[in-house]
Amino acid sequence: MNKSEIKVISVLERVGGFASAQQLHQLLLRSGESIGLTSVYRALQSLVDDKIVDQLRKEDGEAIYRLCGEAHHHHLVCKSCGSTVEIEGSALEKWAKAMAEEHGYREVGHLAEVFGICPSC
Amino acid sequence: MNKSEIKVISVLERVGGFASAQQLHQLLLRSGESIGLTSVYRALQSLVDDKIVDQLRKEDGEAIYRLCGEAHHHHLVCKSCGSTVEIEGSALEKWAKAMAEEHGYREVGHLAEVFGICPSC
DNA sequence: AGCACAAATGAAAATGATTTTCATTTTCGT
DNA sequence: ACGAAAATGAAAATCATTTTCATTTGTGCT
Repeated sequence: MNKSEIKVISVLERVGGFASAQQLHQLLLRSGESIGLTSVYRALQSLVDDKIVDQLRKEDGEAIYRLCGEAHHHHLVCKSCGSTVEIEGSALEKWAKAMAEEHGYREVGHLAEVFGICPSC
Repeated sequence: MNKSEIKVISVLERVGGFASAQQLHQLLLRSGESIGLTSVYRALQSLVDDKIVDQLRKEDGEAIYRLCGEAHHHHLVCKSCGSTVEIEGSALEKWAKAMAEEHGYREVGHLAEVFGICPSC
């Protein structure tokens, strides 16, 4: 965990939700931190790899990031405003496991995302 | 509905699932069609606006497209050799729908991928 | 057919997020 | 303090996508 990662985590804590790399960089600069955009991207990438940060995509393809508290969960993402809700995934876990077993796959993992338009949009 | 849109729809039919703009363009060229990448993007955009085509984003941010109403399916992908099996997804569909309804989301879609290591690896 | 005007087309340039390169600086172990 | 390794960031590169703009094609009208 290097300095950039600590700065990025602290700004993510302050934000308390999703933000893009560029937004986070701006926020850091405005709050007096000295950090390059490159380092923000690098820190985010490494935090995502370490599963400390969740990465999603807005409809326009821009990546947005947020601290992820829990171990494994799924999101319901609004296509229009990007707001997200964490959803319960035990049915999905079971399904993924069943499908994998049926075909003899080992070391199973999965990716799933549900999207739609939220009530307020 | 112009020529480009017709070409794009026909190649999407042939593909029968998701594909990126660049992939679709390559496929069209290989099958002897003459069409520019620009026109593929324009046709896709207009088909998405008309709700004839669904647009999603892969994790890397690239857009992928598929005909709306195309019976979509999911894959079980081998992490080691990359081979894929189509899997049955009705349990997943139900789950996605239930989760979305529970939170009042409309126009619901989802993405799911299961990965593991296949028997022969 | 011939003409005018709108729509379509695509090559090339522009855009914008993200990644890579690379030279410099900082950190750390000895 | 010294040298190796890691971190940093500015600038360049990348890559999907969009925009521009000049040219071609299609359409309606006479």
